[in-house]
Amino acid sequence: MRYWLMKSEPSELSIDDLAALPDQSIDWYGVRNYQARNFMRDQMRPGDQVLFYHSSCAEPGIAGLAEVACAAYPDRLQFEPGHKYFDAKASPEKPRWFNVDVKFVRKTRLLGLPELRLHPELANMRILQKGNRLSITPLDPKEWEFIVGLLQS
DNA sequence: GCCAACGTTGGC
DNA sequence: GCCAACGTTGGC
Repeated sequence: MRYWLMKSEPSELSIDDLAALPDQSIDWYGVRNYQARNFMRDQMRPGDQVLFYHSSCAEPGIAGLAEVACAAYPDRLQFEPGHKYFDAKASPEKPRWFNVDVKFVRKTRLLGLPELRLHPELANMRILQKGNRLSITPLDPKEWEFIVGLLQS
C-alpha cells in the first residue's frame, strides 16, 4: 500500500464537498500534468491512503483523509469537445489522461503549512519545497504516520 | 494582485 | 535538441 498527498482547491472540491457526495467518492478528473498522471496510472492501487490537501485558499493545508477507490481509467473529459479539459490529441483508442476515484475517509482538523514546516520529520515533503506545484505527490510511510499522529494531537 | 517557480510549446 | 516565450500554479 502506498501513501499520497492530493491537492484540491476547496472552491472546486473541499473535504466537506467530498463527504457530501452521494457515495462520498469522486473521479479525480482534470489532472493534466504527466508526472501526476503517471502516479495515478502506474502506481495508485485501491486502498492506497490519501491526505486531502486544500490549496489556493485562505488556509492551505491538510483537511482530511481519503483513499484510492479504484485503479486509474481514462479521464472522460479529455473526449468532450469544448470542455476545459478537452484534449484534441487524445482519443478513446489512445487516451492520454487518466484518473482514479477518490473516496472520503474522514475530515480532520486543518493542519496548515506553517505547522507542517515546524517538523524536521516532514522537511522532505514535496509540498514544503519551494516552487512545488505538483498536485499529486507520494508520501513516505513514515511521513504518513507522523502526520496522522499530528492530526490526533 | 504579485510574482517565483515550473511545465509545455514551438521555432530554429 | 536547444531554449525563449508563454501559461499556470499557488503561497503570500
